[in-house]
Amino acid sequence: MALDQHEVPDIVVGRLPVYLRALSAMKSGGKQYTSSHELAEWLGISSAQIRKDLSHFGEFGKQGTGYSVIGLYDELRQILHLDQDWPLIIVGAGNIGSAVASYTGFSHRGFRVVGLFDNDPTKIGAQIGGLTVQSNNEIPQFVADSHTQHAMITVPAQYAQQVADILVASGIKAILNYAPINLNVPHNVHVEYIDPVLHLQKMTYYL
Amino acid sequence: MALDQHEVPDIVVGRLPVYLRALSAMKSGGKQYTSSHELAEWLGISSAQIRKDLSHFGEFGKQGTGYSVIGLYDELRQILHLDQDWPLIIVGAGNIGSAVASYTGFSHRGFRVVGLFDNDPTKIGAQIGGLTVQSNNEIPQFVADSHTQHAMITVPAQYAQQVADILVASGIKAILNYAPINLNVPHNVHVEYIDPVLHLQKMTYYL
DNA sequence: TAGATTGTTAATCGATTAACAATC
DNA sequence: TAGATTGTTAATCGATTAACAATC
Repeated sequence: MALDQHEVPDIVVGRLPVYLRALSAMKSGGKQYTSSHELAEWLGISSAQIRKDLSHFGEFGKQGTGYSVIGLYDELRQILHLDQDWPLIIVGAGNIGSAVASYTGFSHRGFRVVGLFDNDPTKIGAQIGGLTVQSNNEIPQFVADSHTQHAMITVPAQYAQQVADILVASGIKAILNYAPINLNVPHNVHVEYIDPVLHLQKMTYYL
Repeated sequence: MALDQHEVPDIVVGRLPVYLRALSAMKSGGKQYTSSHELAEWLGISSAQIRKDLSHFGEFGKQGTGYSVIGLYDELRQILHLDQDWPLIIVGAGNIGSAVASYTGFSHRGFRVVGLFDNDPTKIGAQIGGLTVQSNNEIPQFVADSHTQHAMITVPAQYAQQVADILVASGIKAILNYAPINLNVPHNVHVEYIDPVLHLQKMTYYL
């Protein structure tokens, strides 16, 4: 088990979900054992890095044999607290928000979309991905009742900060922001960003 | 101008689009000048890092005054080769692909979606975001004719690699992959990944 | 046993930061 | 001028890698 969880570098924590994803694929493929070398080649990183990363959390392998795919998969799920389904709300029922709400890929990876919100009166009440769009005014009560800690922001950039403020005030602790803008939140709230254009722009440098 | 472009660390290149995004917001706000300190606070990084990053490409500021917002914005656009619009195709006309095809946020950031492809016969011919869905069979010819170098993959994971192979064979040089799987491509093709679940899983570690 | 692979240490590598002369 | 901020150097910090004893 974790000896010093709070001292694990953030960059290491960020790689665990990548390892988990690879192990999940191996599991689906019926593979029983793997090694740091095989994982490394699969992911395009070094085997030493994988072993070092895992060593922050315990000893999961066997010399000569490597790792049990299912064993390591389960360990990582526990370390990341993914051995349960976390409720997740989406604020913004536009193109992206609607698409994500309809996305079926969350279910087996630890999350379940339980609420979809928008301030546009023409959208409120609509059925999207099995959910009824609710007004942003309902967010605080809904978050409290459902004990939701995860939210995604998929509103236009100019509204993203005010939505973030509402989410923080409601008790949300983890925000995934699709709006192309940096958010200000208290230190105890985690924010991650997704902006496809940043990735495209970065690659364009090399063309 | 750039003295040693090919030696700029990749991590530095990756931050330039973030700076560009912040400068764009400042520009929209009518701001004329900024400083490394102001940008740093805006982005939550150190001012030294910003100055160091920019120093790889030239001298863009003035002592005592800082940077012209428009001036630095234009410089970064040139460095990233974004002083033109790049055509971009999307393969996969499902929820995510359709949403991104309809997204209007590319236009002023250097990209223009010119083609949307899918292998599902029930989708081919449909109108989405002003585009007509075409068969994947059309990709090679379309890419050649339109001189497109950028592509996004928004198909299910099990088809992502074969789509990537088609794209590479067609001459695509930059791929943004939304499928939750690592792609194998030649070294001269750039790949970036977007997987919202990875971000959610990482944050869950801290909850 | 012989071969393979782990977990860990120490060395290397690279990125970030602090500090400051130059100068607008 | 006095105050502010740059670009750059050197120091610090932290992450990655190489190597190997331990051992399955």
